[in-house]
Amino acid sequence: MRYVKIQSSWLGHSDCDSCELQASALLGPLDAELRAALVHQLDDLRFPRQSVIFHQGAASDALFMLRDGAVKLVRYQTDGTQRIVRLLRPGDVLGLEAVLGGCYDATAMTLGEVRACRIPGAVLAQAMTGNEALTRRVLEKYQWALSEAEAWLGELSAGSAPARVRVARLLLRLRLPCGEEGKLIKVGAADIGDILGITVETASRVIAAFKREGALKDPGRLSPYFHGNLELLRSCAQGHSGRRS
Amino acid sequence: MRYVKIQSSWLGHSDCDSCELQASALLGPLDAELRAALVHQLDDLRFPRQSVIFHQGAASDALFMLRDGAVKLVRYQTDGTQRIVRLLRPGDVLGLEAVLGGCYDATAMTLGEVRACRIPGAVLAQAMTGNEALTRRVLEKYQWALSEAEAWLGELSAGSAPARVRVARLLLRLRLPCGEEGKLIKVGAADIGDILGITVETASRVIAAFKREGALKDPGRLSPYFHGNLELLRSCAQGHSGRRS
DNA sequence: CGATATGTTGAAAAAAGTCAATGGCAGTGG
DNA sequence: CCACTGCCATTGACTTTTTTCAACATATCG
Repeated sequence: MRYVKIQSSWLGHSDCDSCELQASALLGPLDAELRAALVHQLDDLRFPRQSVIFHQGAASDALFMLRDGAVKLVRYQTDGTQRIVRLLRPGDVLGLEAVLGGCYDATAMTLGEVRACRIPGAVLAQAMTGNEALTRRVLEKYQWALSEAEAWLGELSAGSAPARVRVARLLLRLRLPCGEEGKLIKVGAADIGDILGITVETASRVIAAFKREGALKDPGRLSPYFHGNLELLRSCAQGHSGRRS
Repeated sequence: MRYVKIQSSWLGHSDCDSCELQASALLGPLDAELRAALVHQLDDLRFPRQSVIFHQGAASDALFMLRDGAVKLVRYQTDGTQRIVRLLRPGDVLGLEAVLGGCYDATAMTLGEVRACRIPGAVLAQAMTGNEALTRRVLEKYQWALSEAEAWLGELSAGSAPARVRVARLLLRLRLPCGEEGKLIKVGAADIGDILGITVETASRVIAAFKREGALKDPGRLSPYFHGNLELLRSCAQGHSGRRS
């Protein structure tokens, strides 16, 4: 197993007031005064690509608010296999389990470069006591995570449809939450495989097919995005899956 | 589509003090006094087999504490296909989303006969304000649900292993949380298919094979349980899945 | 420049899906 | 009480999808 260093650069304390994500941010409901008091506890961090934000099994001492970039949650099974159980995009919260203070139940790894705000679990837990609005916000994040996980099960996991349509569905999910049309977070064939439960080869073949058909364009290795033809992708994603009632 | 009546029998208000599930129960942390005040809001209900407890998309006004029996959470997709996203056993909570008060995001359907305690979402939300212990308990239930969903993705969804080992894993998960060794909740081949994303035929073939090999015994159609040979099942569940790193 | 990832492609094998037909049991209604 | 019907589970034969194995291309990095 390859050892991956946890490395990040500190960019200063988070400045919630100027945060682009205000609206969806976890701390939105806090009044300005309280938020000001917390700011010194929050760190604005940058992680390089393919780096680990936290490890599965490690004590969950902090959660992260994703500001920019994409993160994969990888779960390593007892039999040594791994599976990507969720992808997070800007605005999502990682490591919610830190509120409860057990262990992280998956490893969080960056796909491209990532900027995230670190919030100590204890600080959030503290802020939640007596603050209904914040508590509610946390519950909503949990609900959202759960809903996402279940949607993955239904739409993305094998059996629901042939590989081709599942890849299309995945690509559509990789749209930036608030970016320009057709801009998709680029993930490698290996990751696509780990997400959909198919082999790299199958993933590669499907992606290659999409490129040939003009449904997907790769602006070059440098770019962290694909450019997809949503029309075409959507029609592939329909996936006349056949019999299943 | 077949119309399914929501029908249940009222068995009286819940008597938490005598509940076998006290320890794991949601309301455990409440002091006796407060609990006594709530009891009139809780109903102890019985649902016949194959009946719906709540529908996906319906307003989530109450959550349920499962006391006896098993429940499946079914998610109907836009393309008409369906998928079972989670199974619940005694002690689990269904419809947590009622705390937030949106819509149920899956349909809950009983497998066998079920006994459950109904808690209005508003009542729970009310009780949570100012009660940290209870709030924490709810968060824990969310965390548990999320963790389960992710475990399903990793272990049960196709691609992680051939159908045979996934069926074995599923059967092992169907053990009663606190029952006698080898007693497994019985689910039909069709449900196994919907859970694992395989066809009824494949599910049936695998189950038939297990029976032939003595890994599984069916005490008869009347019984809501299988009797499994955990040894054998576990060895099948290892599932030398091959290449995936 | 070699070394290590990562992406592609082909051909053969294995797994699962599809279609079709059969058997058994339970509940219904004569 | 018994035939009838509907619902599942089961099985076989055949097709499709996906995996596997192996080779090769390309790019990144020290």
